[in-house]
Amino acid sequence: MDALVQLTWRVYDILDDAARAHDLSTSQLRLLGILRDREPEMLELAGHLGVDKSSVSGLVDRAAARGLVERVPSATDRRRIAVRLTEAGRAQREILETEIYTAIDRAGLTLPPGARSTVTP
Amino acid sequence: MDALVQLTWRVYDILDDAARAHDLSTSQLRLLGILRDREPEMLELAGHLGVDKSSVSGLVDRAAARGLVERVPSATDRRRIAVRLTEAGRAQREILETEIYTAIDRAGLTLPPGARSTVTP
DNA sequence: TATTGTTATACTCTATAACTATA
DNA sequence: TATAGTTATAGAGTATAACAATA
Repeated sequence: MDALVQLTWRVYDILDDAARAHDLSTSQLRLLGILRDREPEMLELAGHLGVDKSSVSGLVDRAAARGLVERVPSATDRRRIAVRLTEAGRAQREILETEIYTAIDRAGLTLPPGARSTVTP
Repeated sequence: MDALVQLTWRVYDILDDAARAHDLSTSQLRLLGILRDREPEMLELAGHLGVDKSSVSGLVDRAAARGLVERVPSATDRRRIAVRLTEAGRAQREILETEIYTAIDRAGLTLPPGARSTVTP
């Protein structure tokens, strides 16, 4: 049980290092990961990230300022705004993914095949 | 491989929720965990946390202000300062541990026995 | 001179509360 | 009135650089 928490910190450190190497935060990294196969609106995004909607505004602002994501206004409800990766954001995410997997592998932190189904319902 | 990163975020959220419920941050939570069976000096603590020594000063300041940890000056080298849990800090950490394990269990996130040795060298 | 720790400064991330625009 | 999103504000966490005290 403690092993799971220790594992979490070790992987978290790897994620943080990888993000930092590209001058990104773990929150920005997580944002890119969530947007890989989604185009959520701000509130929905807040739910995925587990933070308040007001925090998402700033998070998306900074990611957009770096050209990684863009806001997409809804055609039917002018209050709603979706967020999606730009091409640059998609490329950045893929680079990070590769580096992270390499680092995880190098650290010898691979879940055995049997654990995967247990762990990702 | 992706499963490991997803698992990390899920456990990280559980840790964050548990810390928040006691008005603590994940960094403070991690600090308490590290000090469970150690009495490191500031630089050593920075190494464990993976942050700069200047960040540790503030982290320990805030934890000390809440009575969770205390600074212990070295008897032989007056530059060095060790950090240890107070009794209150030890109690707080144990409460958090229980709550975290309960939450992890409730989320169905248990590593199968075979994974443990793989994962914590 | 080198090392340990703190301080000054600036930025990101976060929540709460108040606000705007739209429904 | 209710909802989606932003802004204002305050606090924590972080790094860099400069500093103080000690070795």
